[in-house]
Amino acid sequence: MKEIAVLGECCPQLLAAPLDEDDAELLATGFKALADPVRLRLLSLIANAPDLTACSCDLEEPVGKSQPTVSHHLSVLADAGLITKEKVGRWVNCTLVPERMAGLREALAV
Amino acid sequence: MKEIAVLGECCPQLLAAPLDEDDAELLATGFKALADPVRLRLLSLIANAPDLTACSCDLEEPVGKSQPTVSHHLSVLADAGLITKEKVGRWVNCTLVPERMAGLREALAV
DNA sequence: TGCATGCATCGATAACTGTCGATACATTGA
DNA sequence: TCAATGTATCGACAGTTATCGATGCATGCA
Repeated sequence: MKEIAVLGECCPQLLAAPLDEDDAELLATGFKALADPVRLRLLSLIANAPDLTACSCDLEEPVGKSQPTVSHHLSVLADAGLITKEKVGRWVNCTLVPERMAGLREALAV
Repeated sequence: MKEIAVLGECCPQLLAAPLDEDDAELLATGFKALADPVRLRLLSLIANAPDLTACSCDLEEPVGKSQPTVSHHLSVLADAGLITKEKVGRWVNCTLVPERMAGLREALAV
């Protein structure tokens, strides 16, 4: 199993050369995290927050989902490397990882 | 329901502004199509074929899936606007739609 | 006309996923 | 130490999805 970090680094394998099975799996993991409207809105909220960072507690109301559901989606985003979560006191700060976004973005270059 | 074509056009709503529910749904539909390793490999094969076009019959063996499964995935890609399918004689030619790829790509710009 | 072939559809099944209420955990403040 | 609060986890349920064998449909070829 390749490291997710590989994708975050410079210009991964894109569609300019046939994907092998491992690369496809790796990319699919990333896109799977983007394949849900609630997660896209969460990402959008975080991306538009100061320092690309938002408190988890400020995200439930805008997306209109329950606390466990938002927590679940944030974990999916974190597992996919799209955000990082840092616990500070009672709250959890979520920060966008632009490099990972760029990595997935580059994968779509034709 | 917004038209998929909207996304294919120039520079859609990206993460630079909070996504509304409809935009999120629209983008998620696209990424959902990308969220499977088999489909990514199919896209990759098509993208690397001459004229961005490949015969459906040449795709089953490389991805190692059954004919119905490949047919299903190609339909998903076509429904998402990522490829077009044209029946020519007994075969079906699949062609990549670079504009749609670019549309989803731009959505990830930070 | 009849046969071979490439593709789509159907039916079935197993696996995954989004959602939420209930609950447990941890941290802060009184 | 105790109560309040922000998160994570658990259990459950409904809906979706990936997969394939069997079958049907249409086209080209002999």
